[in-house]
Amino acid sequence: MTSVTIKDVARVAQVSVATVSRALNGHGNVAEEVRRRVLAAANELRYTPHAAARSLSSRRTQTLGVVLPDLHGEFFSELVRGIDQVAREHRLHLLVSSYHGHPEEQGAALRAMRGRVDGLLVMSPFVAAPGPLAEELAPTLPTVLINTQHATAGVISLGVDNYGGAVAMVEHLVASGHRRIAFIAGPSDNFDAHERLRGYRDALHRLLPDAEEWVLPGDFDEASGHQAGLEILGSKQRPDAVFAANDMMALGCLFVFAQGGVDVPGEIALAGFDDIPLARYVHPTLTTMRVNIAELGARAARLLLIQIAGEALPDEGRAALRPELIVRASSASVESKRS
Amino acid sequence: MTSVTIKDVARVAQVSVATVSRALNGHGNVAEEVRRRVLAAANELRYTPHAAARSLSSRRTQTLGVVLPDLHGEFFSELVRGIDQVAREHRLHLLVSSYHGHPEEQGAALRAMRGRVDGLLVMSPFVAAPGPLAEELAPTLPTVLINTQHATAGVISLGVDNYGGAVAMVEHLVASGHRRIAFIAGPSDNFDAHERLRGYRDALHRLLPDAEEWVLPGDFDEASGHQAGLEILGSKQRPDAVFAANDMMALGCLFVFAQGGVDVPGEIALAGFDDIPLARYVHPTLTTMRVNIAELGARAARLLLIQIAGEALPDEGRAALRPELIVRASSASVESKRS
DNA sequence: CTGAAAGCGCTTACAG
DNA sequence: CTGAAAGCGCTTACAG
Repeated sequence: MTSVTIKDVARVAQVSVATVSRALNGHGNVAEEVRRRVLAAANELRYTPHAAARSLSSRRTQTLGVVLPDLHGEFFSELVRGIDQVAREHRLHLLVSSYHGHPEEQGAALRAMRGRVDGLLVMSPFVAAPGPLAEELAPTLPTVLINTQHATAGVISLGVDNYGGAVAMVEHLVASGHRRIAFIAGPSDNFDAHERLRGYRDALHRLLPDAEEWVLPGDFDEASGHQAGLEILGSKQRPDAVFAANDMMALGCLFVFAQGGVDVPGEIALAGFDDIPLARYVHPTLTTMRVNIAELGARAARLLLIQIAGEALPDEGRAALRPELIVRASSASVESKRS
Repeated sequence: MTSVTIKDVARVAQVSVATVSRALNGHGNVAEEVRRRVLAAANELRYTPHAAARSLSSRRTQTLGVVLPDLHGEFFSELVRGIDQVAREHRLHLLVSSYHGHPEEQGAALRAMRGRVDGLLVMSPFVAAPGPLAEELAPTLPTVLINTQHATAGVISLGVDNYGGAVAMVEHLVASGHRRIAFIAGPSDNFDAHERLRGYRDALHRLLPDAEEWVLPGDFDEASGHQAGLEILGSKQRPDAVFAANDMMALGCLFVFAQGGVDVPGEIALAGFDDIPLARYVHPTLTTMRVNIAELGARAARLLLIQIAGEALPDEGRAALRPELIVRASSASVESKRS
C-alpha cells in the first residue's frame, strides 16, 4: 500500500508541497500555469490526499457521524438514506454507528467519534437517562438529536409529531363512527411510543368524554400485536376500533382477527402508525399515519450543517414533522357499513 | 471544541506522552502504578484520543469502508446490518458511501476512502465496465467485492449463488407439475439478474427439452412485474407458472392476476426470488428463494478482516451463499389442485 | 520501564 | 504568487 503523497506531486510538478496543497484546494492565489502543472502531476500519479492527515491539520473531517440505537428495519435505512442524500450534496461522508439497543454503550459510541466527524446526528429514543447523553454531548461536537425526549439545553433536536399524529388518528376513528377505541401501546421506555399513547389518551378524553380508555401493552413487534389481538377477541365487550402504536403491531392484530373470522373493518376497524410498505399490501389495506423518515433524516442533516457552518438556525425546519393520515380499507366508517 | 489531548493527560499524570500512549494502548511495558495514574488522569480529563492523529501515525483507521450502489430498500439495510455486526465485534467503525446508481461515480467514492479506512467492501452489481473498478482497486486497499461479476485478479469476491437458486426454483416448479414456465427478467445490466436468467434457461432446457423459454423483460421494480402480468394475461396461450427474477416483480404480477380474476396457483403458479418480508403476507403467500443478506454482509466483512490481518484466506466462507427454497401457497402443485 | 525525538501527510500563517 | 517552517495529536523505534 505504498501510496503517493503530496511530496511526490510536489516533486513531479516542481513546486513546494504548500503550493500543491493550495492548488489542489482551489486557493486562488496560485498562478494558472502552476495550477495546471500541479493538477497534471496529481492526475498522472493518481494522487488522493490522505484523509487523516488532512483532518489533523485542517481540523475538518468532511464526515458526519450518525449514531443510532439499532440498524434493523426500514426506519433506520430510510433515515440514513435521507441523511446520505444531504451529505452527498455537500460531499460529506457518513460514519454510522449503532449501539445495538444497549443504551449504556451510547456514550462509548459518541466518544469514539472524536476526531472522525465534524458533527453528530444522534437518535436516542429512550425515555429514561437523559443525563449521560447530555454529559457526553456537552463539550463535544455540533449535534442534532433525532426523535428524543431530551431537549437538552443548547442541543438542537428534531422529531416527528407523534402526539399530533395519534390525535389525528383518533379524530379520524371517531369521525368514522367508532366509539369504543382500544390502543395497543409501544414499549414504555420509548419516547415515540410514549407520545403516541399520550395523543390517544388526550384525544379520546376530549372527543368522547364518556368513553373509557383501553390500553393494551405492546413492544412494537408483530408478536405483541398478535397477543393484544387475542386478548381483544377474548374480551367480553369488544372494541369497535383498534389503534396500534405502530403498523407491525397492527398487522399482528390483523392476523388474529383474520384467523378468528372477525370482519375488518365491519366488526372492528383497525389502524396503525408509520405506513410501512406492507400496510398497503395486506388485506384489508391498513389505515395508518405516514411518517416521512427520509425527510426527517435530511432535515436533521441540514440543521447539522448549518450548525457546523456556525450560521444562525432558521426557525423553519426545526418544527417536528407532521405525519399524514392515510385512510385505507381497514377503517371504513361504521355508517357506510351499516347502510 | 477545545479538546483535551494526550499532552494534558501526560501533564496531569506526570509522565511523558509516550508513556501515556503506551499505557492507554495496553502495551505491557508500563509500570503498574504508572498505568493506574495515567488511566486515572485520562478518566478525570475525559480524554478520548483524536482518531485522525492516531490514524496518521499508526497507519490504522479502525474503520471499514462500505461502498454501495444505492441505499434504497431492504437489501442494503440488511447488508449493512450484517457488516456492522462483525465490525462491532472487532470494535471497528463503518464508513458508508453510496454512489446513487451512478456507476461513473464509483471511482470517486473509492478514492475518497483513502486514509479513512483499513479495508473496503464494495458492491458493484453492474454487468458492464469491469475496467474502472479493477483499476481503482488495484494499488489501494484490502478489498472484498460483493455480488459482482468481476472476479478481478487478486481481489476477493463473495456473492449469492443466483444461478443455483434459479435452477432450484425451476426444478421445484417442474416437480410441481408445471410445464409452461414464463420468466420475468431483471435489468439486463445487473449481474444478479443475469445469473438468475441463466439459471432459468439452463434448468428449463435440461428438465423440459421440448419446452420453449419465455422471457419477459423487467427491471426489478414492481411496475415492471405488473407490466409483465398484463402481457401474460393478454397472451393466447397462458403459462401455467410464472417465475419472476425477484419478489417485487412477482408481487406486481400477482396483483394483475388478482385483478384479472386469475386463480393463483390454480390457473397460474407464481414464484419470486429474495424472500422479502412482504412475501409471506400477500395472498396467496409467495413461493420464493430466501437469500440471507445479513449473512452475506457478515461473511464479506470477515473475509476482509482476514485479509487486513494479512492471514491466509480459508476456503470455507468464500463460497457463494446458497439461497433456500421457500415453498408457499402461490406454487401449490398442479396434481394436488386437480384432485 | 521510561523519555526525547522523529515522523505520519497534510494545511496554514508568515515572510518575501 | 511561492516556499520554508511550524504544527495538528498521535505512535514508535531508539537509547538509556
